[in-house]
Amino acid sequence: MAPEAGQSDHILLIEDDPDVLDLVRYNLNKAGFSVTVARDGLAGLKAARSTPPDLVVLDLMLPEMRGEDVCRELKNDGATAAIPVIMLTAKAQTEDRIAGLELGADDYMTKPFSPRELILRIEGLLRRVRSAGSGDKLCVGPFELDRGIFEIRLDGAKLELTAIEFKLLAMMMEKRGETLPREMLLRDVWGYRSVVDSRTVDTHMRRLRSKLGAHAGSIETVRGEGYVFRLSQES
Amino acid sequence: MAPEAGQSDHILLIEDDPDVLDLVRYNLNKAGFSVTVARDGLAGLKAARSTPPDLVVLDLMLPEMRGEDVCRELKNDGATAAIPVIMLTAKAQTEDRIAGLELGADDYMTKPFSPRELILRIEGLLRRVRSAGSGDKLCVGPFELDRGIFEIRLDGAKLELTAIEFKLLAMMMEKRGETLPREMLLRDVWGYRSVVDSRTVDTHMRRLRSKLGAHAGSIETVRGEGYVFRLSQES
DNA sequence: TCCCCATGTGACGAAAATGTCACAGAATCA
DNA sequence: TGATTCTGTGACATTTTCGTCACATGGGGA
Repeated sequence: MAPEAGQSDHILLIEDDPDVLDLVRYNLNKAGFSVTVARDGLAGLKAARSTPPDLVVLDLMLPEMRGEDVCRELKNDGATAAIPVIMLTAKAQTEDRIAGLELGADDYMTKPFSPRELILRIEGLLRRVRSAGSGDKLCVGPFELDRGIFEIRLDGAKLELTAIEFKLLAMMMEKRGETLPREMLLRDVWGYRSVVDSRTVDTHMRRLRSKLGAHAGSIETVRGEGYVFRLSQES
Repeated sequence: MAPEAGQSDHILLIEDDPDVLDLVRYNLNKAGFSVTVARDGLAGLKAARSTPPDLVVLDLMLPEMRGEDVCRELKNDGATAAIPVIMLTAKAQTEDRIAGLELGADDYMTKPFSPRELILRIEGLLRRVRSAGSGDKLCVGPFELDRGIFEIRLDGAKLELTAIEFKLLAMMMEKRGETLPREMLLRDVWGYRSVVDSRTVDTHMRRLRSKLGAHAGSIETVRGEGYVFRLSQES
């Protein structure tokens, strides 16, 4: 919809059905992408390795090599592991979806799909990957804070946090190693001159810890002082 | 509590009461701040101009020159306007508080106050100002997006936004000038593969617009396409 | 002009987030 | 050990947020 100003993004399309291929290629080109095509899994893998694209659109059902295997190969090869993959699948079944994502695909579309939607997903995925790639990120062990998209990931999985929990954890990550008194957290997280009880912080810490699972120990209590964020040994 | 690693922050304390002065100076020093003292308003103003501090702690009742006037002078002088000011006031009345903030004070404390609380406020204010000063900010006309503290200000006033509204506005500010289709907003704001209706976006845009007041026009509707963020003329 | 479709608006129920208790458990100190 | 203080935990009421309707409004094309 809005072509990039600089170099156009390069998409590798791995698809055997000529009709789908033409439709998708046409629309991708129209949207300002540069497109390379492969008609079977092996060729696709080869193309991805020789000229790494910015993103791969991969059909699940392919001759020569199954889409799943192509995806797995891509993700296992260091040179191509970072390339986002969108799977195309004819089966609208949930199992396929889950399997696709477990294989490392970053998104999937179920045929039939609208080209418009595919474009949107490609743009969103590229944006997402680039946000994660740019310097706007704070990594502390298995914790990744990405302010650009308001997300904190733990071991690669997005944490589902409420607004307060997000702010709390973000602040603790920034001030890791420092003991943060409850008053300070109230001030900076709850905002200017809040009226809430100091113990409320404890409750939110509990909720936060429960969402951190095995890493709950990274939020330590300093009796009489406050809380510290510090990587725990248990991983 | 946790002294800065680098250069210690410089606080200018303008206070005439010797008892309060000693108490505050002692605690500030203990907290790792370097402190300069002035005993009346004129001297304070002079000190601030000759050696601009990182922050000013200012008593409201002073000989020679009223605290209000000192504050106003500081804020009107380009050289000192950016320095955060914390007011100390003996009167626990709301009117004083509001007046203090309207004069440009960034925070205030009512006597008697705990030194600990003052330290926390100073640290919070310094942090806040620095977050705003660092490059982590996106300014579009009267709109300021500060990801560091999850805040969007409009004409200097903080907007009270929900999580979704914040993400929506942040994204629109980043993509200002581009028409954003509802599907894209759903994808990127609501997250991965949301199940909500497309019209829901409209409702949130309405709520957002109502919070923008006179600047509601900055969110334009593009019939059949989506929404654009673009500065409106009405200011 | 009238009709059709997209968007604005007010309202409402459902769901989620939030703040506070009361009590249990743990750590610290006498 | 015992007492005291601080923190963890489960539960609860309340508030806020969220998504969706039904209807009003308004622009654009036939």
